[in-house]
Amino acid sequence: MAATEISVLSEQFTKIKELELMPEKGLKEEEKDEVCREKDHQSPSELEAACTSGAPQDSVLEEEVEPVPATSEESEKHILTLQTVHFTSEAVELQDMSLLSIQQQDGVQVVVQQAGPGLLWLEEGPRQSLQQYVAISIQQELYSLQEMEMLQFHAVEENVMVASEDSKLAVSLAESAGLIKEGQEKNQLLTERLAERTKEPLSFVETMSGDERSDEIVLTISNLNGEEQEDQPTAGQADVEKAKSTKNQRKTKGAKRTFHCDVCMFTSSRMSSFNRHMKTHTNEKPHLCHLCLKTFRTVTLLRNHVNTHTGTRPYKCNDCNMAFVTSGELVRHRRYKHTHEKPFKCSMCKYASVEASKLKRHVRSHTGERPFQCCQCSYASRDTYKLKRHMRTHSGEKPYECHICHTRFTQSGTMKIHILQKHSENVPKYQCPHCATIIARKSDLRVHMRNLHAYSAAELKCRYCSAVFHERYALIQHQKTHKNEKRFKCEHCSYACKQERHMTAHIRTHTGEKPFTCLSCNKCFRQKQLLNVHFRKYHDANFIPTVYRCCKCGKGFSRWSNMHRHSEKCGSGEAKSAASGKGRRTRKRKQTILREAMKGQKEAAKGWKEAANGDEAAAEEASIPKREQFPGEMLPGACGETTARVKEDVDEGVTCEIPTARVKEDVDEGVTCEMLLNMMDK
DNA sequence: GCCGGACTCGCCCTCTGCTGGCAGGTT
DNA sequence: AAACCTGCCAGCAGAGGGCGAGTCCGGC
Repeated sequence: MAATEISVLSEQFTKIKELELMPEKGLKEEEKDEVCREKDHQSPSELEAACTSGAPQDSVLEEEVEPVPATSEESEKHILTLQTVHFTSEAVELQDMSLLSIQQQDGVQVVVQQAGPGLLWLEEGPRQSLQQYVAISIQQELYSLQEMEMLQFHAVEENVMVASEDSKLAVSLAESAGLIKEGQEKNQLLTERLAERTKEPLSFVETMSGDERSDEIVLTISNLNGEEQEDQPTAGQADVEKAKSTKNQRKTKGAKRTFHCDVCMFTSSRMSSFNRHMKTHTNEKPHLCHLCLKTFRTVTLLRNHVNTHTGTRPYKCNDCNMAFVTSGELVRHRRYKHTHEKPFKCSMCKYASVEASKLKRHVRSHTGERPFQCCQCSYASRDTYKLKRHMRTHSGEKPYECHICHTRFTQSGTMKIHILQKHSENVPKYQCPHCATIIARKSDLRVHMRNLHAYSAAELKCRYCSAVFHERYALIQHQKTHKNEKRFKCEHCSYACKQERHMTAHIRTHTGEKPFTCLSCNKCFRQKQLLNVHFRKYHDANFIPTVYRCCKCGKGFSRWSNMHRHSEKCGSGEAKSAASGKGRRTRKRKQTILREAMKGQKEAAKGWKEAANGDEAAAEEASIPKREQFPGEMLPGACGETTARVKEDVDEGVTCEIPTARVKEDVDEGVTCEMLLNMMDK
């Protein structure tokens, strides 16, 4: 066998079963580990030599023996049960150790000692009790107990039957009892012999059963050479075929062995387990599901799989109606649903889970580990499903569709909320605990509370008074109390209004201020809009007023509202009289006035457009005070406000902002600003 | 060879919370 | 009309629960 393979196996040792029951508890685990470890001085070639000399080079084989009823013939036999031990790879100092204290059932202690570098031997210890199993750790590639064929340890005073688990290879090793009996004197002799052996580059195991040294069982452990370890292939790299060959080699050696996988750490005392394990290193899956053509290693796996096809669920929960294919699923289900047993506990918080994988996933929330990296962006997830969900943001996939409106969603939860709030009755609402607001979603309520009810360290000042608040909601509620106030009061008269711009214009009626001067005739006006109207009326040759004519009689009107009102009565005589009743002016004069009025309205409309485009100055200029302030004005005007402002003004009582005699007539006749706006739109 | 238990991976789900676009109302 | 406000809504991610299914191995 190649040295590299040996090195792989050098990591494998036997473990002492029920180690905690051993009497020498002072021997720490590390010390025990050191029992069979030693720097390996052997070379691969030397190993080869050792192998050819009869020592199996590939594995440690340990005997597992169980007590059986004593017979008279076997009355002096003891059973030693050996189990696999895995040692650390650190070098083991073997010079001064009483390595393993091994007790047998009924009290005979067998001490495994290292008598020199690379050497173990056994001696009988004082009678103890309780320990049923013993273990001997041997570095496997040098020698195996199985190679001794028969391995027994005599306990002089005990009568214990030995039997192997499978092949019942219990054989008397009465010859070996001498080793145990002869005590120090023998030990010393043995040590001397072993000292000689350890001069050899390769330590080996001798079992003297049946020869002149049959009174000794000397277990020689191999040296562990670091260089060899470096040459070790990893378990995953190991050659399965070599493992197989190892197995086959073992088969030829004896019926009772410990089988050690050359590919991984696996060891087993059972050939069947070993064989089964070795199949895990191959792709051999001979058991075919005829329903889906999937293959499995074992019949059991296949049967469980077929049950998933047939729906066979033999394991039924006693506390609910759930049933499962395997018992493990049932156990897990009961933990989740009924017992709430959570064996996997987080060391950093109180979290506990039913499954180890859940704890592993949870721990990532502490460590921040995000092992699942998105290949298209910087996002990384803590579990595979989140990454998969995230990938929809790149693919645009929306796998969830509302069955009612067929809207598609990226996440099922989003669709669920959609259906609940769009297509369901009795939709739950969330009432703000601090105000009367009711919000459809809890998360939005949280936003609401954060925006409106969160404490603000900065003072929130009322825009209308000196009040100060630290909560936005309280500020807003307070400011609403100012809403219907005519907060702007004239110092010179009883006039009051809601808007400062109105007051500014009003004040000029007291001061007589007329800051807007016509460049053509030096006439002054209180507002720029009035100036503009004047200019077009008297200085713009292109000004042509719009005339609205009655479709029945052809009579012209400067305003659509007047024409409309006339048209409804036209022909009945009522309209005619009404129209004639108002016509003191000559026909020519009326046409002139109408033309000017229409021009003024166009200008006003232009002023609105400017205001709409963000020219607040123009909009302000276009605003006209209440007609009562300009009783004698004969100039046409218009509402220089946005829709909202006009509405506001109307609400406020500014019923019309066109201070002309004709407009006055309109106002008297009930023509509102809105009607005027409609007319101007046309 | 079979069974049961432990372990693992994967999938799907729910609940939760934050974010930003949008629409309608207000200023 | 524009700016602003605010609820509505979909998108998206974090955390965790529950289950299906496969794998492996010890024990019988």
